[in-house]
Amino acid sequence: MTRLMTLAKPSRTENSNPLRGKSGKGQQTSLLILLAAEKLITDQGYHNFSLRKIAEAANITLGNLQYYFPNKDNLIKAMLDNCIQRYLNQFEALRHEAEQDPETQFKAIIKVVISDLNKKTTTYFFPEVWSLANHNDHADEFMDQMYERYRLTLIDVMRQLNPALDEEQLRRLALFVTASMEGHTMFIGYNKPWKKETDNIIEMACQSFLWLIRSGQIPK
Amino acid sequence: MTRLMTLAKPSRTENSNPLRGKSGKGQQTSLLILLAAEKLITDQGYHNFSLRKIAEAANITLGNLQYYFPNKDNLIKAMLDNCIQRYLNQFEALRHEAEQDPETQFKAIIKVVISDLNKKTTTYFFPEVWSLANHNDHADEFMDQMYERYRLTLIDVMRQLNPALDEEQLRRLALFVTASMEGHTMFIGYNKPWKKETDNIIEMACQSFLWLIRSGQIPK
Amino acid sequence: MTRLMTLAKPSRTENSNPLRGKSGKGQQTSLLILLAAEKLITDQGYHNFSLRKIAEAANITLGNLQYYFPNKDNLIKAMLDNCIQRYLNQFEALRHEAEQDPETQFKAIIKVVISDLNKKTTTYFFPEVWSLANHNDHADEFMDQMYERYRLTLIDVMRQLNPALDEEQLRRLALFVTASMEGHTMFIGYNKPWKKETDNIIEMACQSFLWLIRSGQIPK
Amino acid sequence: MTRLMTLAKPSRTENSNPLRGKSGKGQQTSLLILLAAEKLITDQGYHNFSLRKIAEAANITLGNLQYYFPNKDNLIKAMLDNCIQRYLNQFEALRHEAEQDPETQFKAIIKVVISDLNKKTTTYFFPEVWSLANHNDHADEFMDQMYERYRLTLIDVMRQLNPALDEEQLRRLALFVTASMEGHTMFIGYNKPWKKETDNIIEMACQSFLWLIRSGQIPK
DNA sequence: AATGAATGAGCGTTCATTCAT
DNA sequence: TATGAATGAACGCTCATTCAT
Repeated sequence: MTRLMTLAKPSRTENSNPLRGKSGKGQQTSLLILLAAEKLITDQGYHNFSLRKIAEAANITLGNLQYYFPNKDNLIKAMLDNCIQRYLNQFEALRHEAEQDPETQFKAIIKVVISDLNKKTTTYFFPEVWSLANHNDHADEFMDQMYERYRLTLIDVMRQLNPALDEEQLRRLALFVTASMEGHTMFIGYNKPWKKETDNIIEMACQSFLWLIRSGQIPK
Repeated sequence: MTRLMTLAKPSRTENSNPLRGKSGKGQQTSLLILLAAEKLITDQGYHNFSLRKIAEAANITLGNLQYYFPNKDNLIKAMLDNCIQRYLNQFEALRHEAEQDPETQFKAIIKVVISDLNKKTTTYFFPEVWSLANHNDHADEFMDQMYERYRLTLIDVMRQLNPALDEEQLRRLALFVTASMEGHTMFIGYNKPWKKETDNIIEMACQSFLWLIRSGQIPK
Repeated sequence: MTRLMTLAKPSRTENSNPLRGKSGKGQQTSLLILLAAEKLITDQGYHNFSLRKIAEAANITLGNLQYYFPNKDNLIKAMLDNCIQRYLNQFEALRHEAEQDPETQFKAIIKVVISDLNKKTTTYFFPEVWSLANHNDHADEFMDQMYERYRLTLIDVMRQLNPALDEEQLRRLALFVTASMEGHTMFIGYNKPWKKETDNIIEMACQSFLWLIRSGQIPK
Repeated sequence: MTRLMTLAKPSRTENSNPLRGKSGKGQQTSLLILLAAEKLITDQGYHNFSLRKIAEAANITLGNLQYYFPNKDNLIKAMLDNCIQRYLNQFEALRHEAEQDPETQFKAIIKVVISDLNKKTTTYFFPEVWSLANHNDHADEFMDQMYERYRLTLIDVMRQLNPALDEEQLRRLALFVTASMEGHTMFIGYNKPWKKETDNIIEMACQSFLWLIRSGQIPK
């Protein structure tokens, strides 16, 4: 299991489209499969993630599904590659958002990210990826790339909040902040017992993170 | 999926021992199976969690395993019930630890909990439970009970750190603190890319949590 | 593909019974499967040799068949091991047959062996094994062991026919004689166009082999 | 399964070129496929003989392969038809070779034929055909035609070696000689355990066959 | 308390074949 | 000529479960 600590490599993820699906029809079927796969893993968990169920959900035959993705590993990778793009785009959007003062922007990001945990897709999909990443290289790489980009987005804003912090401190802070937020998934997520606490969590997160950033007491 | 927001019910977990195995030999075999099951789910993930593999790991026949646990669901519940005790005991120990000043005690707890994430068992077992909890009632209940007791331990200490906080604020704080720490599992855990940051994470956690507790600015 | 040029190792083939089938019932089912497998490969060829077809022929379920033979390779090996015994026994019988003069005994062996080619089992089963031996280690080993014993039987008689031959010459002769006879399988075998020539082939074989043995002009 | 005991019918094999591929490009692709098919059956055995693998080996798409050979049976027949020509040509060459005395010529043929068994193509391809011939009419016909021509070549020389033999005796002798030699394939062939005995086998074959021919004691 | 036997469903995968373009 | 899309059957294999002993 090789880990990529470097920046996300868009060129890598872009050409990971399935081998088949050169024609318009094929592209469409290909995408249909990937969406069905994502929905299935979200709805029923990875231990119910079978090619037959995906094919059924996509309303195609198993044989045809395997024409597009010659094996399961292949399909998983394609699904993750397809999935990651949406998150990368989202982070990109957060980064280049309307020029506001950094505190407002930071709070907005925290709010967006934590609120996102309430959505079923997020609540259900990510724990599957976290556990899968412990046993599957593609999932591991997916996490590395996605969270790296996520942290970069935060670093940009935090650098403005406290210009005294060096790059290593910023990285460390970003790791702490993003990881902390991920932890709430299982507690305030969709259908979770503390969902109604979401706004309070956002407030506590904003306050404590902002204090930590400004305090400057980040280990060197 | 029914949720238990109440306290852990020890009476519930105590009589969840397998139906068979009242005698000494039976108890022993029963426990052997549960430990093999836990090791398997940790090592290979829930999607590889099969009765055959457990039986093989426990060095007994499939038939015998199914004499103790007549079906898979049954075994999962028993495994989680067995597993939870160790965590509850750990929290109990943290709670009644040598009387120290509350800040020292709080920091000690944070350190113990976050350091624990480095262990393979924790890094690999918990993500499996988190994803499983989205699709299996027993796992869901397991999480409810374990994290409830976990939070109670923290509440005790935090009440001393800032007596001005009311019970609801303390609950809210405990939720925030514990959930935040869980989020680091996937990043500083065993074999994870940021493992070497563990000590820094502990320091940032202690500082920001202590500030938040003492600031008293917890949503009411 | 490792080759065994040494003597057949009976101890090796004897304990190759399937792992399952300890009870009487199990032994019976186990043997039923092996016989069905042998019949199938004979009737339909190795390219039709599927576990489903064997199970059907043995009148058991596929699942049960795979309880006895956990994978296909395993079953093939067991089938060949089971099969080889009959041939080894046959050679043993030829060897210890009623004390006759060596020429009569030699001719009898040639007659038995070549006549055997007419049987459907022989005509159809052996070409499958020959081709399989090029791609499967068990089949390769099966051939090595069987033909080695076959040659030893002949060597015993030929040594009496011409005591002047040394051991290497005898081995060489045995190889030549046995291999030559195998070659007739595809021509005078069951349903083959030259089947009616069998007796003539036997006569030519006897004459030319006997001449060769007695001429003593075997390369050293 | 109808058997052809008559002579090879060149007219039959010549027009068995694939239906498609009259033009230059088509002929070329067609041949490419047939050679890939032959290589595959040699390298991996008939049980691995699939249209997909052939297409991949020939570096064309499955669809295109099936444009040339609309089904598998069709392709097998074409492959065998294509293949037989090379053997027929070889026998023709042996027949019309530089005028020598018949014994020298006979020995040369034996040597060529037996030496040929050492080649991987021969060692691996023929056992596949022999087994296939038991289950497939095209392969059966292929064998009939090829060996018939093979025997005719030998008959020509043997007639000179012993003019006293009648046609039926010659046929019988040719059958015995050719079949005997085929039998060595599995023992002195490519990668086979007795390969180093090839020259000795050739010598024994020459001696015993020549004696048999000259003895004139061939059944009538 | 433990084993062995058997079932039936589902899995990922390969395959020959058909068809539209 | 050649490619891409799709189907349906079969393959080897793993599995949870049942049951007799």
